[in-house]
Formats: sequence, C-alpha cells, structure tokens
Amino acid sequence: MPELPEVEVTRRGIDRPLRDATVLGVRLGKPLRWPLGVKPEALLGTMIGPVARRGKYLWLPLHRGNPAGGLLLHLGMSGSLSLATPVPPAGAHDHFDLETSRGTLRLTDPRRFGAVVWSESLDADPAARLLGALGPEPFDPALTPESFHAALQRRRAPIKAVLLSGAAVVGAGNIYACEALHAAGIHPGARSDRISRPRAAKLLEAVRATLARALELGGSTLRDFHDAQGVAGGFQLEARVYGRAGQPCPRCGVLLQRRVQGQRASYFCPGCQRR
DNA sequence: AGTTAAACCTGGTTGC
DNA sequence: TGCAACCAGGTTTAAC
Repeated sequence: MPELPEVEVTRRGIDRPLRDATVLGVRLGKPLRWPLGVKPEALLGTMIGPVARRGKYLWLPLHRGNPAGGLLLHLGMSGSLSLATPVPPAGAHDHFDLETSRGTLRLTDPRRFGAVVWSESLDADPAARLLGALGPEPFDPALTPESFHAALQRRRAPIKAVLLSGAAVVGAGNIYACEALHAAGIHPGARSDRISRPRAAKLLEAVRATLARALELGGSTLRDFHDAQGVAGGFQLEARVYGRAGQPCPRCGVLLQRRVQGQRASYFCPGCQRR
C-alpha cells in the first residue's frame, strides 16, 4: 500500500495517542522482512517519544529517561498499523503487537514485506543503512527546482524508475508517481537526464501537489490500507490514470494505457504525456 | 557505476 | 466449480 501519504497519515494517527506511553508487552507473529534485532523483553518499561517519519519509514523512539533507541517500521506493500484498546485477538496477518499503557499498536501485513527493527539511533545501523541512501523529503524547502533538476540529470533511467527509486525525492510510489507524471505531462518512459529545467520544475510541483492532495484525503486504499483508527483513504477515487487503462484521459480524451516498466505497471496517457 | 532482473510472501481476480 | 496464471501500494540483493 503505503506510499508517503499513507505512512504520514498513519504517523499522525499514532503520534499523539502514544506519546509518553509505557511499553507493557511485545507479541511477535510470523517473521517479517527482517528480525526485530533485540529481545522483546528489552523493550518492556521503555517510554515512547515523538513518532517521526522519513520517506516511507516510521521511527518510534523508545527511552528510559535517556534516549535508548527505537523501532524503525516499514509497512511494505500490504502493511497497516492500528491502535486500539482493547486489542482484538491476533489474526493470521497480525505480526507485531506493541502493547502499551495507551493501547496496543499492531502491524497487520498479509504479504509480510514490512518490517519492525530495533536501532540504537537513527544514525546507527540498521537505521542508518536503511535511511542513508534516501533522497530529500518532498516538502523540504531545501529541495528546489534547481536541485531536483540536477538530481534528474544524474540518471539516465526512465523518469518513472527514478521517481520510484527515491533518489531525487522520496515518497512517491507507484500510484503517486503515475499521477504526478500525468499531472506534469511527462511520459513515464522519458529519460531522466533529458528532462528540461522547466519540466523538472513542473514535475516537482506535481509530486508535491499529488502527495499533498493524497494526504488531505487520508491516502489511497486499494485493498488493505487504513489509518491507525481504521479509516480507509479516499485518493484512489480521484486518481486520474492509476488503474484506469482503457478509459479516456481526463485531460485530453485519448485512451489511457498500461505498460509494464521495470517490473512495475505504469499508467499513462499517450496523448498528453510526452517524452 | 548504473541499470535491470530476481527475490521476498499472501491473497484476490481473471481466464480457461 | 476448479485450477493455473496473473496481479498488487515496496525495496533489498544479485546479476548484467
């Protein structure tokens, strides 16, 4: 599911409720992408600090007076977090429970591409290794049309692949990359390094607008995603191209196409998206 | 070094 | 109805 808007919606839903909560228990289900990296008992009695997000990762600081580390969470392809009191009995896809004094944070993830890993800090491994290669946050003021264009210039791969890689900006996954490219009038197969300054500026603006709009609507729910309170997203109803092959382009009327590119489906309009 | 394929895993949908 | 094939929001790791 989860691209940046879904992860941020999730963060907002758990940050306040979990602030200063005490960890009372940990329950592990089936293995996720990586092992937890710490004995579950070591987490008991720690307190939860402000929940942060970097790219599509969430950072749950745990401390005992002094910062002691935290949990780095990723929702993978089908993961979602819920926070509830009392917590329902664990189902077949509930693979991590953090029982706290303010409710149980539960990761439900059918495909188990998600992860919960302990790290001493964001600057230490494994967090540093996982976050180190990420590009800039989309709403970071330091990310400018100039720096974005420069980042695109360094890659020869198709622009769609570059967006998904997060090298130039993090947060746009398959849905929002398709939507942003359409909004900017850029063909997903366009070579990254051949995108002009003005078009790069337009693309950055499109990425920002797309992610911001998705955030407003609570993200996209294709199947699994819901926020920590169980509410589904609404952006999928506003998608202009994603999942709409064969339908007319809302901008120019040409029939939308689906093309597999770098083992991911791209949805685009051959009429108004140019290379 | 940069780009592309394979892998991880489950379940829903589609088509024969 | 049954079953195989294909598809799905991500990202690391291995292979060209």
